[in-house]
Formats: sequence, structure tokens, C-alpha cells
Amino acid sequence: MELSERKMKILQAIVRNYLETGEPVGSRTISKYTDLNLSSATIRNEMADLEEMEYIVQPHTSAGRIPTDLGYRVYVDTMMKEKDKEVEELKVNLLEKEERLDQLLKQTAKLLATNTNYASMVSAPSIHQNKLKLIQLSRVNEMQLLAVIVVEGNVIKNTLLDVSEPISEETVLKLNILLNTHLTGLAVEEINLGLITSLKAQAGIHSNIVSDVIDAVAKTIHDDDDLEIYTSGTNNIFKYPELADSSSASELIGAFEEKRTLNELVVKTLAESEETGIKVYIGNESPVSTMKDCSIVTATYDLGEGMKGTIGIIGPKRMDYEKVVDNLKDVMRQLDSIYKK
Amino acid sequence: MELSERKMKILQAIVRNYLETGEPVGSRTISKYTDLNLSSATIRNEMADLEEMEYIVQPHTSAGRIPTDLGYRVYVDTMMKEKDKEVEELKVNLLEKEERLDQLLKQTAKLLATNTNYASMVSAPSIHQNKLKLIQLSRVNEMQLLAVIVVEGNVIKNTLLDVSEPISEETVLKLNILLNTHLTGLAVEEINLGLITSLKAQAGIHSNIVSDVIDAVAKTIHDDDDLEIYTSGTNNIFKYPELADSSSASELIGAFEEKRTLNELVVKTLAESEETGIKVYIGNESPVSTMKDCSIVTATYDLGEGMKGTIGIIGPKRMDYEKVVDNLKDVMRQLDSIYKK
DNA sequence: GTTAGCACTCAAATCTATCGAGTGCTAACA
DNA sequence: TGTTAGCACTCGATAGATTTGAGTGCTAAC
Repeated sequence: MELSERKMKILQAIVRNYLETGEPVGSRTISKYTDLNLSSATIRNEMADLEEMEYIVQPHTSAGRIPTDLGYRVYVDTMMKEKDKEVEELKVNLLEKEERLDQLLKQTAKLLATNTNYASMVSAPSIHQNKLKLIQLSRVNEMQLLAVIVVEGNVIKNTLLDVSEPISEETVLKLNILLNTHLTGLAVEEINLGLITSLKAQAGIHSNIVSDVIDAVAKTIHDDDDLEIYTSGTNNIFKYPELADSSSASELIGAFEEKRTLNELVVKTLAESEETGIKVYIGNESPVSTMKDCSIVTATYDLGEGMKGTIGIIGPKRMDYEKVVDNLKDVMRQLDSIYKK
Repeated sequence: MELSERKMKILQAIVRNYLETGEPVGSRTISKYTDLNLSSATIRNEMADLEEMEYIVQPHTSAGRIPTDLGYRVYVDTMMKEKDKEVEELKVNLLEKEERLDQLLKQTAKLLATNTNYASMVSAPSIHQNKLKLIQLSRVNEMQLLAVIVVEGNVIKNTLLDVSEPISEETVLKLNILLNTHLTGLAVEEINLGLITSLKAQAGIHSNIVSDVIDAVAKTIHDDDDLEIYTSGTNNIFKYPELADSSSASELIGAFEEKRTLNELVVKTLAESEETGIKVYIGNESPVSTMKDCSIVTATYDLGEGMKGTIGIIGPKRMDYEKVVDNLKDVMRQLDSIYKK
């Protein structure tokens, strides 16, 4: 059976209505609140067809219809097509300028959560393909060194190193020069064994410090342990009865706390990110199984210099996709303009 | 009326039973499951007294009794007295050695949550009264400086400074020496206006960098914005029906997300921490109003060098206080031994 | 002081009846 | 042939009515 123009309109009307109310929608409602001017009986016939085509279902006999995942899907797809053309002039709250990236991202998560009334997450950019910008060793005391590592995009990490034997200021200075002249500007992949051994040789008795520093660099650059993910508005899920019962709520809240779960989401999103960067997962399409009953809208942001991250909105399947997509687009634009100051 | 030995025993029995079941407990249950060998009728008489004394209440006529906040209070107090003498040999899971304090604390929160089945929070140590150990400026590029600040206890913070005019390596070196010779070893309170102006004078045209650095130091040392609090097991609250209904759950989850709320708890706890360090807040005693229906057990840990923080367990009023206190004590001991390696 | 016995209370569970939104189908109509 | 009015039917939801049972308080006897 073909999805005629009219069926499409009816399906859209059903979805829209269901998004608002959360209640199954009946034929009479559609007949009244659309400009189709059809009687409820006609609508019923069409709805029977739509049900056969698996775009909608009845939760039980003698109830209205609700969209299936497939139904949502065609709704979202057509909507996204329209969105592409449209230049929205949406005025959402603005992100404040923030010199610290982590604060900015936290703020982003919060903003999205309050604007949309769904739960949000923002992953800190992964810095895989980044280049070293600066290595700075400082003597804290005789037996301890502080290594500060800065990579492209101004991501900074510190590590304290314990040294095996007392070390003087001059040695530290020499090591600094040695490391910086040879390592600055290099990407991790370029730091190979040959280079390392050569450096160690030049460092003489302090070769073990060189190893330690290089270890620290490696750890800094792909440290999956402390992958930062900021979340906000997790308690918004209580606003949607279909998610608020304790078992599903508990599962969801758990997933939000366990950053590992969210990380999967981030990884999968980054892997399949396309030009537009916005992707919608409905129900079972979700990359993480704990969110089968939700919809997830993700966007990939790119701050340049290889700093890519993921922003996600998680809500019920009947989320206001339009609003969410608009909000995401807007936030991305803002991030862009702030960060490329 | 006096709280006789027998009444005390009955009260304890009521509380214990209620902790387990969460159901109002009746006279028959008590008469059967205690070694008092009293009939239910006698128990009833005693319970009537206990009710008059406001240690227990009936949720409604013809229901069993449940403890009031006051009832819990005397229960907890007597229990704590016994605990003090006892040397528990509790074997809970061990914290793994972790070089990074934040990871260790995250782990602590998780451990407590899984061991107790309640929600947990651990605040990173506040570093208020700490001394500067090291200031290190590095030139990232012509217009940017990286300031690394290390305080007692090896807490490290970085800030990027934009400078108004190009700066050379030598100037940076000079500034480093200037700042370190004058500031190292000082507590924040000791950095007064006089010192600052003198430093600025010596810095000449780069006086504004000095201000920036000192601002950064101040911000580092009492930065309430990014007070780190790690939480875990928030979804455990769904295990207790009295907290799981969506309105209270939402409120609690919200409080856990909004670190500001937890911060209040931390501040208040630190303010009134005593020698033992363990404190129990029952219901309305709670310092934060969103947790009126919960009990909170907090402990203050002290890693030396002024690094004090708070650990808290949040659960229903009918929490297993004994287990929680044991767990907290154990974790404190472990933290102590790990950190003072 | 303790206990058995009994009337009483009240939340929770179970049952029953009613309501109404919504459907599918049929027959009539344009 | 597509649309519509009409009607019987279904079934969740809501509201009362009824029953059940755990628990109480009180009294009288031990």
C-alpha cells in the first residue's frame, strides 16, 4: 500500500497530537482539528490502513492510536527535510562567554535541559588527534616534579611525578628544553620508539624521567578513564509519566550516573556523524539498550583542531523533536561563535 | 514519664523491625520476636506510653506504630554509644590505590553506594587555609601565558592568561622568579595589598600580569564555582518506596545534580564537625530542606595539611544506621592509610 | 502487673456497575 | 467509487459498595 498525501497528513496530525497530550488520539479529534474536512468515519478508514502499514497502533481495543517507532521515524524524517530549508530565527537564552571550556560545556548542558525540559548530556571533546603545544616540568621539591602538558585546543593536564633521586633546578631546565624542542608540535602518533630512545640517551641519568613524562603525555591524550561528560536535567524525566515509573526511571538515572553508558553513546555518535551532525534515535534504534523507551537526539560539535564532542538530548519518544533540533542547532552555532573568538 | 529499660527495649525492637520491613509494626510482632516474653496486650500498653512520649506514632488508627524522628534519634544515639566501645572487624571491599585524588574519591563514593544501597556523596577537600607551594608561568605563545598554581596538599590548578602585549621568554622567567621568591610558602591571607603593590612595582610594565596571576591564585584557593562533589548510587533511592514516588524522587535527584545543594550540606557539616567526625541527621534535622524525608549520615575526613572534606550517605529515614556508620568508619580508615602513604 | 477476650476502626483489597471514548462495519448518499 | 451517518460493541477508567484483616483500646479476670 502507498503512503498517500492524505495518509501522511493524518499520520502527522496523530503524531503531533500525541506529542502534546501523551494520550492515544482518536478519529474524531483528527477530523476536528485538521483542515482536511473529513468525517471521523473516513479518518477511521484511513487509520485502519495506517495501522495495517504499522505506522500506528492501538494500545488496546477501543482506544485511540499512538505512533509506532516507525511512525515517529517518518514524522521526524519529513520534519527534518523541511527544517533543512528553513532558516530559523530562534531566540533562546544565550550562553555566556566563559574562558574555561569545562564550565562552558556544563552551562551548555544546563541550558539545553532547561530550554527543552528533557535530560541533556554534553561530552567534553575528545582530543585524539591532537598535537602537543607545550610541556613544562617544574620542581615542586627535591623528589617531586610537576609536569604540565598542553595540547592543541588548550587542553591542559597536570601530573605529579616522583623522581628516584634528588634533582636540581638546572637539570629541570635542561630537561624542559630537551623535551620542548623535540616534542612540541608533534602528534602522538609521531612520537615513536626511535624518538623516545634518542631522547632518553640525551637525558642521560634522568632517562627515566623522560619515560615518565612521555607516559603522562600518552595518558593525557587518550585517557578514557576520566572522559568528562556533563549531564543536566536528569530529573526532567519525571515530567513524562511513561518514563517516571520507578523501574524505568531508576534505570535511566543509573545510566546517566554511569558515564560509561553515556560514553558508548558518544562513541557511536562520533563514529557515524555526518555533515549536518544532527541525528535522531527513536526507541529501539538507540545505541544504548537502557534507553529503549526513549528518544535521543544527538549533535556532533566541532571546535576545530580535532576537538569533536557530542551533545545529546534524551527524552520520551513523544519528545518535541522540532524544538529539540532547533535548540541543538542554535547551541551549536553559539558554541561555534564563542569558541572561535 | 521515664523511659524504662523495658520501654527502651520495645522501642528498639520497633525501630529494628521497621528498618527491615518498612511496614508499621504491631504489638503481636513485638511480643513474638523479642526475648521479653510479654503478651501483645502488655506490649500494647507500653506502646501507648511510648506514643504519648512521642517516640512512635500510628500512621492511622488501627495500624501498627512507626518511629518518629525522635524515636530514631534515641535509637541512633544508644547505638552510637555501643559502637564507640566496639572494635568492628568489618571486611568491606577495599579501595584500590589511586594516585589521583579525584579518582580515589569517585571510587569511594561508588564503593559506599554499592555497599550500603543508599546514595552517596563525597566532596573534594576544600583547600581554604592552604599555602602556596609553587607558581609556574609558561609562555604558550606570544599573547598567552599558562599559570600553574600548586598549593599544599598538591592540589593543582591551571589558568590561561591573555596578555595585552607580546611577551618574551626572558620576561616570563623573570616574572617566575619574582613571584616564586615572594609568594611561595604564603597563605592567602598573608597576600595583602602592600605585598601586591610592591610586586607590581617590581614587575614594571608587566604589572597587569601580576594582578592576573594573583587573581587566579585567589580564585583557585576559594573557588566555590567548581567545588567538586562526586555522587554515586543516586538511583538507589528507588529501592525505598517512601522515596520512590515521582515527586520526591525528582526533588532528590535534582538536589543531587545541583551540586549547590550538596555544597550546603558539606559546608554545614564541616562547620560543626567534631572529633569522631560522624554525624547523623534524621528527617527534619537535615541541614538541607529538600531532604526532609531522608536521613543523612556524614563523616568528615581529614587528609592532613588542612585538606578536609565530607562524605555523606543519604537514604530513607529507616536506613540501616549501623551498617552505614560501620561503612563510613571503614572507608575513613582506608582513606587515611592510602593517602598517608 | 499481666493477660485473655472482645468490640471497634480503618486501610487495602475485591467486586460491581456505570460511563464514555473510540472502534469496525454496514448501508445510504453524491 | 469515495464519503458519511448510524449503530452495536469493546474495554479501560472511575466510583461505590462490600469484605477482609491487622491492629488497637478497654475491661475484667488472674
